[in-house]
Amino acid sequence: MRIATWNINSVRAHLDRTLAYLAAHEVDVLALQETKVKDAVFPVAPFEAAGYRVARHGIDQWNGVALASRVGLAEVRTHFPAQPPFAKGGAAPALEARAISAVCGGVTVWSLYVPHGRASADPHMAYKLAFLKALAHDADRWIGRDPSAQFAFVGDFNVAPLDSDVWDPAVFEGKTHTSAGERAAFGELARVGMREVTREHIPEAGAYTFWDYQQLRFPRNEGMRIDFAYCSPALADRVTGVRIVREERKGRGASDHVPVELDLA
DNA sequence: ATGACTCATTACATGAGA
Repeated sequence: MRIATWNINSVRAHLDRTLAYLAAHEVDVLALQETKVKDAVFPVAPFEAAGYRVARHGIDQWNGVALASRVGLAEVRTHFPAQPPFAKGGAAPALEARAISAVCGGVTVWSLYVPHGRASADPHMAYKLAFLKALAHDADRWIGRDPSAQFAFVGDFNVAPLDSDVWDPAVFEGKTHTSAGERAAFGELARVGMREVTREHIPEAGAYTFWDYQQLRFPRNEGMRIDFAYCSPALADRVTGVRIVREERKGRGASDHVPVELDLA
């Protein structure tokens, strides 16, 4: 079975590329982030025509996550139990559309869009750290309850865990994505037994998954590695290969992120 | 070899992204 994750940066704006990618890559389960679309307007039909069932979670034009699967789609959930809410612009705290899960081909796949953080002192940063810690909390419970559980947290984690995950660490000093706090929160998942399988299979430096649209970042290969796949121990043992599909950043109409694929035995 | 930001909005400027 092949699972892919992709921050698509609007599923409507990049629908044609998404469908072409699915057709070309024999993907069984595609986890999307930043779909930027409300549920009622999500383009479900084109995915169904391609043989996929869709579960989506979008509240407004921000965030938005989805799963497309051709190996079953059951027990859909639109947040994880400990997921923290965020108080947006003085409004009451509310859960955002940053997580969706379903059981696909016997694996519980979570498509996750971790909050960006915005700036080191911004309330969004505390939200980001709480989000990652809550994820680790739930993973810890699930592994404790059933050590053979097969689940994956895939998506845009918005953390560059190593200095080699960004083209120039100096650029990020005092900002987001590379701080000790963010890296510690990311590492909490490993501490509870989750295994980040993309690093296991692609340890090389410079294996980026994101390049900013601005300042010729892609042609200059000035990117960031921020899309990952944390698997439960039993699932991690089944991973036979991982690929970062760099070609998807080329040309017009590309997302600023590329797909990351996992092959399971 | 990829190219000088892009997306959505009861839009025509703004917020968000990283």
